[in-house]
Amino acid sequence: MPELSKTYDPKEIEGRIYGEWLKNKYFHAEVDRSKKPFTIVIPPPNITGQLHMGHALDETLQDIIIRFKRMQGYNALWQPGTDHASIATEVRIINTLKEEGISKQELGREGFLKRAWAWREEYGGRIVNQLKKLGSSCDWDRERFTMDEGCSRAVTESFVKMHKKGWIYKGDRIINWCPVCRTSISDAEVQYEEQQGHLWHIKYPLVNEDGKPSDTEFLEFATTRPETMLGDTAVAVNPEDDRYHYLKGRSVWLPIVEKVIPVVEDEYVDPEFGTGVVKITPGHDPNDFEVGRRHGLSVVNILNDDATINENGGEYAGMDRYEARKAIVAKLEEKGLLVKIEDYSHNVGTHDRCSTTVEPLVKDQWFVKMDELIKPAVKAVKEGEIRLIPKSMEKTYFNWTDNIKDWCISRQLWWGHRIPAYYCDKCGRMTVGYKAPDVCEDCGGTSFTQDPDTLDTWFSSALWPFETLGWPDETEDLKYFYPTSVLVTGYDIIFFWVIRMVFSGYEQMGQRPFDTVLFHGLVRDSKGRKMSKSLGNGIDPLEIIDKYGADALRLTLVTGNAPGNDMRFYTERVEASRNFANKIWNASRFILMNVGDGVSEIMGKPYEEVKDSLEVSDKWMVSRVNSLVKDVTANMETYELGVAVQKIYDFIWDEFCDWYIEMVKPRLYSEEDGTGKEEAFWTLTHVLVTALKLLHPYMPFITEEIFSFMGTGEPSIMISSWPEYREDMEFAQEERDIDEIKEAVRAIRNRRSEMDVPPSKKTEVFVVSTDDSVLDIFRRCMVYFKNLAHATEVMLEKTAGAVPDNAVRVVIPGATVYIPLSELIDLGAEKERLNKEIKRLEGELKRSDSMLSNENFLSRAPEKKILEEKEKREKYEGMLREVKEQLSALG
RNA sequence: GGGGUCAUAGCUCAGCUGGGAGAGCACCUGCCUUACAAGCAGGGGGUCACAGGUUCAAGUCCUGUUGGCCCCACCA
Repeated sequence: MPELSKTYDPKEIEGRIYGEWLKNKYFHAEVDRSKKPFTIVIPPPNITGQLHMGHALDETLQDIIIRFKRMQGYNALWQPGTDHASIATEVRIINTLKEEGISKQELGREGFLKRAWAWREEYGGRIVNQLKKLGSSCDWDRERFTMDEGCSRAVTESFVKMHKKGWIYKGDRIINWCPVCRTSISDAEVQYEEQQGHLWHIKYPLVNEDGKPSDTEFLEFATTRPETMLGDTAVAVNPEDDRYHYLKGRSVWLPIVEKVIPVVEDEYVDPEFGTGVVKITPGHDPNDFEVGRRHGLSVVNILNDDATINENGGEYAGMDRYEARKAIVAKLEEKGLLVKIEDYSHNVGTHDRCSTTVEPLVKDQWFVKMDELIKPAVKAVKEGEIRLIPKSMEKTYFNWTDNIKDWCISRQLWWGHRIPAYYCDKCGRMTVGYKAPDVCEDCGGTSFTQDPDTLDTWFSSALWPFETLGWPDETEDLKYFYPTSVLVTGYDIIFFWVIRMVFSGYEQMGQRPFDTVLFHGLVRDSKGRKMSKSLGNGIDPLEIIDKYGADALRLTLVTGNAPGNDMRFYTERVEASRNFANKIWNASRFILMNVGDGVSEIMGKPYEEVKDSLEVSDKWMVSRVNSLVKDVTANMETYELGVAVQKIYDFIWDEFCDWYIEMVKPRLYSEEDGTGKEEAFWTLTHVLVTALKLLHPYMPFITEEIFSFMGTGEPSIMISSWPEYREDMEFAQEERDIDEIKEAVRAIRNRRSEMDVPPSKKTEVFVVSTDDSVLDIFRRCMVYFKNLAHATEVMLEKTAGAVPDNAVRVVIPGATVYIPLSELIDLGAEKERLNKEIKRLEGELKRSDSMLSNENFLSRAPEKKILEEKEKREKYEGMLREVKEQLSALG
């Protein structure tokens, strides 16, 4: 046995142990039909990413689950990989290019992609190495990348299949356009920000019968984007609005552009808002686009891709959108058409990657038709085929599915999967397929150009659970490991990712991608703010690991938090976790020091051989750890990971260290025979190993390190078997007995403390009870009771006859304990205390009686509850009698 | 505008299907007891946001109110 240091030092240990695990291929999973699979696919971190607390939480949860299942005997696969993160990466690369003074366009597509792949080579592995520091037991032999050859094939397959079905289509739609990234973005990528702007009140003249603008009749309305008037093709009012019936069939004059546009009636207009008149710009507003469709209005696009005004803007062409806004407002004012300008705070859509204000505009884009596709995804959650934890997430889920819109999947980016559509260079005919056709079916042309657009990064992520297992090939892995078991992710990407995986799984595989989704919240700083670079309040998980160890970090991240709730992170909590690691370390050190070299011999003894010779406290301890196994397993099965670890923590610290180890000490130190030293050793090692196993998923490093000294004969705790609950390890009677002892000890400590008696001042202790069985408990537990009670001698008596008159009395269920500390008694305080105690007990009795006399309770409550209550009542009654006696004895 | 969620000790939060109000940190007191002072023992501190309701019994279920946070929509 090695000499263990006094405090636990994770630094050297963690790296060494992780290396051992890797070397022994413990993380690797192969198809094995004799075992049940349990699969988790990692939410692939972006290749641009640096490990942050969100990752740390996500990975920790997954690692806990996969280690638990592995120990339970499942063929556990944790499939890792990284995401190309098309727009996030592209933005980063563009920024580095900018520093070099080159633009993306100058570099050209090919050159740009070269840079991107170089980027991926350089940084793609970085986050993976950081995940390893956490202890993640991913099967690294299977690491995948969303743009590797297989995943790219999967993307094409999925696209072609859905296109064939008519579920992917190309069309002119109004989309969100980012003028800086020069790409369309999906609705989900738009962030709305409250901005201080203006509301310009403008009026357009009505058109007279002669086709000229009226000088007297105007229609007034307001807009936040006056420059869009260049693309106006109508003005709309509500058909129910009595004020405007006279407008039926009339037109207005669009100033500046100098043309006639119609007045249309549409439900979309809210008569209550403003003047009840709206200008309609189908080219640059989603609602107006719909209005335009309903009324057959033409669409005028006034913007270039960089948000400057295009040729449709006449004299404003070439101006930036905001310059044009100013110029147009000035012009309107000059013409007397500007009524007023109001300050106005409203939500403006911005791009979540670059914070540029997006412009809605009409573009030819690719879409996925959602109405049919979403149906199995709704059904799956409704019917419980896929379970969301916490359940409240279902509402969020359905809130999205019920309002589903078609998904714009094309991006005008270069880094990503290119859309598998090819255009004939001669006639323009489009063909969607795995590769360009040889000959154009229409014109016989033989040269083709591929669509320049790439796909939304989530299009490939949506296939992640099966593409990583080999799809579209029907691999053995896929057949065996799919559907996966649980997906662990933050609630913030439920729309982006989770739902899209669900419908993609049903669509491509005909099966759900996972049966459970475990959502977690955000990790916030100590003040509850989101950790962010700009705030500079981020805490680097790697620094925490360096200082406190990965185990401490992991424990911190999973305790005191319910699924789906955000958590606050502060270092005091990590310190508490670190202290716990140290506690285990020292408890183990104590055990190993005492057991010495015989550890493997003791560990090798089967329970059956020692069972009958176990002493009361041994049996109590065995029984307690046995029920811990039961509870923890149940909690972990239902993904109540925080609850489970709390129980382990309490058990180890409180019951095992503070009680059992203290009880066992006099036996270990005794020179005499017959103190059951061997049994104590057996129990200590049995309980420690069991607790270490339960704790291993949470704190893999320290548990592995200690386990290696325990002489179990098993090569590693991570592939050892999960403890099982055993009926023959349950000792209800001994649990009650030790509770009695603990009760007495606590009562004595309490009284001594109240009277400021130092632990070094020992006295005799009398335990008086008319109940022989109670006295017998104390007799059997004498060795440690004496110790814990700070007693020189313990007398067991049937009556208080032998007890010195003025001894301090403490009443516990079934007995009275007397401590002769006569010189310290304060009669007044003692009376007061007893009176308080009587009040408390009477209250308890009253409550108990009302319950036990209640017919509904007796008929409806479970048998066990009623029995418990009856026992409680009896206990209180006895105690009350005792206390009253004492009080009267004091006079 | 629609939806969600939270409100429990000084702070941060657990409390599963209704029956004992809890943990960590902080605070106070006493202990360097030969595993651990990153520790041990003891203690103070809560009308479980507010108002109703269901129930023998409510932190827990229902309704409403107030306050905070989040998501979705984006009305010009």
